[in-house]
Amino acid sequence: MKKEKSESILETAGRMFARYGLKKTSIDEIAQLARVAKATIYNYFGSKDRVYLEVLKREVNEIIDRISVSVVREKLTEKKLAAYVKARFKYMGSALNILNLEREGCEKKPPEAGIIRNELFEREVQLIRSILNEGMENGLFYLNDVHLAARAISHAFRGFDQEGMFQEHTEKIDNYLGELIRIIFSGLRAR
Amino acid sequence: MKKEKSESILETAGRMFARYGLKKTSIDEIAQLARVAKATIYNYFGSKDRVYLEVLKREVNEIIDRISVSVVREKLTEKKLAAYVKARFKYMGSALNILNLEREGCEKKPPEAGIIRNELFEREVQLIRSILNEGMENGLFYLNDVHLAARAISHAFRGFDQEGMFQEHTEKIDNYLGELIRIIFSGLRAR
DNA sequence: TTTTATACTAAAAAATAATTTTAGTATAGA
DNA sequence: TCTATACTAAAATTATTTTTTAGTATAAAA
Repeated sequence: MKKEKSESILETAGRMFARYGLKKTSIDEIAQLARVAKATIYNYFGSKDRVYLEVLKREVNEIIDRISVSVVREKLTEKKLAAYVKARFKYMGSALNILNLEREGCEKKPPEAGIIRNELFEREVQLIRSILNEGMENGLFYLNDVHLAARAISHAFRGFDQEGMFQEHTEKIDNYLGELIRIIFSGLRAR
Repeated sequence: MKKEKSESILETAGRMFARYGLKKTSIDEIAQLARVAKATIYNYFGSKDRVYLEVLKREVNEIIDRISVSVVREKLTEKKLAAYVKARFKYMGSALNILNLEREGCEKKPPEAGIIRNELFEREVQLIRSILNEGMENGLFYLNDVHLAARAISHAFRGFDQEGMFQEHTEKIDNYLGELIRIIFSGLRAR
């Protein structure tokens, strides 16, 4: 009961933020479309900003979860990193709120939004780090500083998030990402 | 004579665009500060947008030139890539117009601005490609597809351009970049 | 208790109108 | 070739009014 209400609120809020942006979506509209009284929204979340942040948080969690699933599905460590990259690009690209709003938006968002965005990055680092650690444990990888490497690699992958990227031909990007993975695995050095 | 005029115009225009943005800089002000008649600016450049694009173009050339110098200065191919990354971060970070305007700006810029930005990227790719080719020729590197690799690596470096990056402690970023270079050279794989 | 429907207010946004700046042109003279 | 000046139509800015909206309160219903 209780869960269904807040679920419904966040769901419709998410859809509307994605479509019309934060500012152009009113609490009254959300209440109407979610078939909930306005007061209920304030009972649950207290303010419009907190509704937005909750939506954002859930989206971040969903992205990370989906990427994690794609990674864990692979048995071989060497395939996990490739799976990570592929899933990352796929789910980041279709993430409605964070990207369509955060990227496009010259909108004023609550300051906590930046914190949540950073959380996403940190969790990406965490995921990569776990892959690298696994590789270290089974002797596949060798690294002096796993944490540093994880951060460096995370930053590198962000280079593919840029504006123009997501509408470019997916095939091309797959090529770039594939090549980057290959380089990250084997390096440039001739053996 | 002729050169000095247009030089002076572009120089002051560049400074003002960087400080106040494209929209908040007027041609009249530029003329005044450059000690040039307004009509002269229109004689040389024809429109405000073209003044801006010229400024942008020169800035792109300057960035690439400076990075190139830093790269060419190194004798060893293996040091060239590291020099590239270091110089790239240094000069991109302090690039007045493209970055301070392009990054910050929710300003409407003429569509050609995007083309020039792409040119910068293509020239970065070109530079990296020349380094990789050199490495291939002297047997240091091995790659199936140099061009693809150059593009992939270029994208990866862009991951460090992000908003928050340039005010973070330079030391940290140097660490990340250094680690990334190490990985790109040697790969993750244990030998 | 929890939710709803309604009514309300202060603040923000949107719309409108009045005013000022500014891009771009023309011209006459140095 | 460049300057100084004057000009205009369009855009930007400002000031003002109107509408919308976030957030609260309340009383009744579930």
